[in-house]
Amino acid sequence: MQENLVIVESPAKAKTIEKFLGKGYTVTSCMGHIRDLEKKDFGIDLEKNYQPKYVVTPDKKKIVAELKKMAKGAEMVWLASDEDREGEAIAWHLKEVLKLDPKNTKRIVFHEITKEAIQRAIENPRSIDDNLVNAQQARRVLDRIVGFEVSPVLWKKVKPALSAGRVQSVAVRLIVEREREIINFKSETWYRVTGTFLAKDEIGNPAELKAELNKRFSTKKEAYAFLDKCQSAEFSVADVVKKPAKRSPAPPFTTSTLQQEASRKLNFSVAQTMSVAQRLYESGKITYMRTDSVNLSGLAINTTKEKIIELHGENYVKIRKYSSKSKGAQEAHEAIRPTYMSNETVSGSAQEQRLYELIWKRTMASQMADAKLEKTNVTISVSTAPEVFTVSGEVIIFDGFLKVYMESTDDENGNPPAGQEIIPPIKARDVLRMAFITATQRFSQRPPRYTEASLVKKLEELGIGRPSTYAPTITTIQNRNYVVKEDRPGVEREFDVVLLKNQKISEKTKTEITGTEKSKLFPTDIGMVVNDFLMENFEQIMDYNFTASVEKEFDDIADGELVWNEMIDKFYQPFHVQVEDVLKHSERSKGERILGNDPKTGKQVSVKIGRYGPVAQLGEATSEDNDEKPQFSSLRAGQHLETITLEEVLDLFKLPRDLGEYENKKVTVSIGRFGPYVRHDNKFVSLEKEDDPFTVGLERAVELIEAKREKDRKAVIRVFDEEPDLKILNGRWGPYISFKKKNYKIPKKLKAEELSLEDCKKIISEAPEPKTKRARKKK
DNA sequence: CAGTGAGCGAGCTTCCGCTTGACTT
Repeated sequence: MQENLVIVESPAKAKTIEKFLGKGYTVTSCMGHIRDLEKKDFGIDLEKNYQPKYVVTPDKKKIVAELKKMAKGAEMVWLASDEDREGEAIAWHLKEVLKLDPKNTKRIVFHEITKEAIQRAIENPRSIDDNLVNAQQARRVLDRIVGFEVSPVLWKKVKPALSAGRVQSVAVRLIVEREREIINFKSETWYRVTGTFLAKDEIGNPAELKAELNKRFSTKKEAYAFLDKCQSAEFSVADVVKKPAKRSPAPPFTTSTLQQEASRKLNFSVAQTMSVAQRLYESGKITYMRTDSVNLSGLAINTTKEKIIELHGENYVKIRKYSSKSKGAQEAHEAIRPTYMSNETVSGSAQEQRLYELIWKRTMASQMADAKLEKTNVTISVSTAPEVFTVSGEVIIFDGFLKVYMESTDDENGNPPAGQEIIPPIKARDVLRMAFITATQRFSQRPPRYTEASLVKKLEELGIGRPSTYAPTITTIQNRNYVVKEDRPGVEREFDVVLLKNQKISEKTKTEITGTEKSKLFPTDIGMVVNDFLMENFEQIMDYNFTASVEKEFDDIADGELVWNEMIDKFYQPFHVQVEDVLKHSERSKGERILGNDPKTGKQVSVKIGRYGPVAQLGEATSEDNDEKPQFSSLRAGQHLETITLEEVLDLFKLPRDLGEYENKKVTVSIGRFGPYVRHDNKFVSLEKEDDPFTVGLERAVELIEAKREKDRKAVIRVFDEEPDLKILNGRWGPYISFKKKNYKIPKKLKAEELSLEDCKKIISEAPEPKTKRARKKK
């Protein structure tokens, strides 16, 4: 029987703390929240002042039972969950569920996991902060209200099984709005002029100096005129200005910055980063990975300092204290850092090693000296024109933190950082020989699409979501099919280059690939329709500042200045009226766009979201005119409601095409839910990638039909005359039994060819329940 | 998986934040 029971949130933390506390203390973990609002129904009693109806979460039942047993046998229970709003609520739920006696219960918090900090915490217990707990209840209840009142509106007005929420709906809005900016973007073009001049380096060898004109020309004509003036010009150095500059390291990692850097430097998805970090955390290699704090413990700073001195010397050290400035930061933990700075590398998978190395370097750099630079700006004048050429160079005088780590930026357009030219030694009034001058056509860049990580960055800036939810949120909006992560190929673009060389002006047209996207987030049609519906009807919760303003109220509740259910009531009353009103009055939202009329028949051409996804429609379903139903056709992959043109839709209605007859039965080709297919004798055969349904001929179709038949023949391992519904087939994952439209796995130890009918029936009757939809969705 | 799109109705879906294993394919 233990004297003291300490309950923390995570088992890895429990293990460490137990070592520090030693005899007389048992440390265990509750794995986060143990109770939540009832999932069925609303979970909030609207008649009783929004009283929450809490139930123990199903997957926590076992843990709660164990905790109960342990608490009973303990003289004192120490609730040591995190210090923030959620942590305080966890402590309160533990107290309630475990029916802890206040006499034998203490609430403690610590800011870092060291022996001293924990002992200090034990010596300074407090009671549970009810105000903070109420702030959490308000947060929880508000999120339930928004999610469970708005989602059903979407089921009725848009499509079943959709969802809306304070966080996810705003995340989708960001992506939809960015996409619209891109669709509406009009690229401007101009001419950028660069001159290449000849100089000499330190030892007298020829060196080039490339400088850019301080003026862009908006037309080719102007560019020509300038190059013409340059033909007879003298180029001289007007000015050389040197000034010192410095660069400082980035702060240690938080969840959000770790996700961004792992995405930029290691190409990890945010979910991948979190699962690799989790493994590093569980094996004791890094501190906790869900944090919004940039703070390092005193111990960590000291060991980092020692390591910097050991590897680079005293002059590379600069101790820095970082503080968080992100909205809503709750600072229950430290920044993400190695547990032991002395370990430069760790064992584990390649991914674990790479992520660890990144964290180690970032932590090191955060305590290192600034890099000192010398910037040189050179101005070159043109005797025949008022414009000047400029170039700036940068020389590192002292590398400082750059020795170990440089943060990457989200330069979506792949532009090289400015000012990296090496400047040869030149001085004012030097006359330079011009080698050549080019005027290159350039285009303004459309706004970049979000990556998973840049979306997290944006959400964090807006104070929306928490470290523990960034990755799940991104997964949710993809699971709901509001957003897809995709690669898209770029397009070729032509641009003109005008060249002045050897007193001659010539012109060339070059091509480049532009707009290539890799692992970017695109809104789907349904994502756009849902977003527009929510923007139209629930402006308040879609507001980028909604979270920030309710957070302020949660803070007031935590400070005891606001009563939580009064705050909720003030929100709920008008909100619920709004919900009822939308249910009653708003139209079903199908994202319909009318594109024009079919020139042949004059029928209206439109697109909308149908029961099975985006669909094009030819003709109208009017009640008076019943003789003709409209024609429908699903949109093809890559086509979108927002951008599809009349011509593209008309192409869709060229299908199905009649190819002729084979074995006296019609052969047609069309595009279905699973892509282009050939239909013959009520059987369907998918077209191959290289086949175009608009041009494919009968001969090729027959070839595909025959190939499919051959494949089907091979797929049958055994049939039974007495039970024609039962077949043993060969599928993608090996042999299986097919019976009345259901498939059954054959146990590995049995040979498929030798199974009797009885064996098969036995397998069928013993087959486990087919998986529910929920279990499958989880993947 | 299933190659649809009319209409009805039963039964279901859904939130955010704390945590870690079970799950296979």
